Amino acid sequence: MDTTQRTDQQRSADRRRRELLEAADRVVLRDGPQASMNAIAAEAGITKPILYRHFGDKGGLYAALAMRHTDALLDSLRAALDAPADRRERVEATLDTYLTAIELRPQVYRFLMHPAEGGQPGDAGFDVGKHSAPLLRRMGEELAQVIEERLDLGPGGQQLARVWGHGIVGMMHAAGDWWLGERPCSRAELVRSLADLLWGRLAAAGDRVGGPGF
Amino acid sequence: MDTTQRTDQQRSADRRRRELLEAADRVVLRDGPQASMNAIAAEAGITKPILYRHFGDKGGLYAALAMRHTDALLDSLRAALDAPADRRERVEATLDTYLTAIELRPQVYRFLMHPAEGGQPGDAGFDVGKHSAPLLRRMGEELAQVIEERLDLGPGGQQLARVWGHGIVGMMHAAGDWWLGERPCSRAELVRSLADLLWGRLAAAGDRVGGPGF
DNA sequence: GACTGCTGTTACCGCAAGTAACATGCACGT
DNA sequence: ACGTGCATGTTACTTGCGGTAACAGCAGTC
Repeated sequence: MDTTQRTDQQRSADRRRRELLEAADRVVLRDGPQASMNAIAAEAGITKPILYRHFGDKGGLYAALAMRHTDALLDSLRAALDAPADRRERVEATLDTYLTAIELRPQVYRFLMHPAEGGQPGDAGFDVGKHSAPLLRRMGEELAQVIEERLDLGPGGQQLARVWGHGIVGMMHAAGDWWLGERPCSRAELVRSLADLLWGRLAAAGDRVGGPGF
Repeated sequence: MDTTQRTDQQRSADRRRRELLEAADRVVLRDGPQASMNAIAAEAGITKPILYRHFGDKGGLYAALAMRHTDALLDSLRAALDAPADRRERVEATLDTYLTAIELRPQVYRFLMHPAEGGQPGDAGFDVGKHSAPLLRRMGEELAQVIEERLDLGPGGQQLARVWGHGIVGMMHAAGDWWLGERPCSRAELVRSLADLLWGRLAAAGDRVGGPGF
């Protein structure tokens, strides 16, 4: 039958695809985001054109690779966000989950944050207007949804939730990025500080001796 | 004299350098961050090696270019941050200044956020560990300093200020990036929403009907 | 006039993305 | 058994970019 044949081919193709992705994973883990198609092909024991047949172009491969890691990370984050605890604890657990992930695999993290650069041959642009990594966008949207369905924010709450979702994710990302580079404090301290920020301690803090003007 | 000669040469070199930077600026404004050295040289009416003599490599040119814009933007932000108004108003003015800047010149903004990719010739890496754009780092440090010298945060205040500086900058950046792509609301609304977030409205908001667990 | 130091050029290297064009193995329908 | 499709794999190529010799004018200086 056509269907069974198709299924067989499809299954084999999917298996191959997964093998290639795992090889690419290994290379990215080793070389970071500037891993070349040649290197990935070599790691997989094959040559370039096969990669291109499977993924179209470098952006396609990167997107597929990013999807895997993004899905995995989002699963962890959802778990932390859904834990049966009070709001502050859940926020802290979520921050900690994210920071732990980027701490464990900085190369993968670095890769995920780079969209795909720009195609440098004839093809110009590459989605002008999409600046940040898809991972950040997805995390932002996800968090926005959680905020909106769990909190009562009154009229305009949906938009507020989206702004906050992306804003909080950006805060987490930037702080984590800086922390990963300088390691100025422990992860727990960082988590506490960020949660404090979200809890309004900035607005509540007293002015210094000289008064508010200066 | 040696000094006068040197001065003349240096002045002419500086003038050239500025001209080249302005040409590069025009190209980046047009082509975004994937502007090629060839294109920049052509725009300046010269050829590649001259660029390399002036700036070393592409990273050098990009760094010089980024420095100009970063300095300009930071000046605007400092002005907003130093305005004689209460804290909330200053925060909102600063957010608005940043958002206005990225709204006016999205190409330049996009360029500033891309570190320098990775050197692809023999040279590997390119500062492994520095992920995000220098602009973000500088804004974060600057804000941290302002926070620390203006607010009384008790013991550990310096570290707290740095975390907050980078966190707030990241929040601003990510939200701005998302907003620039989707335009879901006016700039004023975005500013208000972000300030609300910093003022602890997330922590203060009431749970939805089903209770805190779900 | 030779020397130095700058600006500018053409022509090249190396490398990575992406693409033909050709070769092979495996299942089918007849 | 035999060609027909089709996916898999290869080598060898093109294009375009970053970066670098090597050489050509053209100031000023001794």
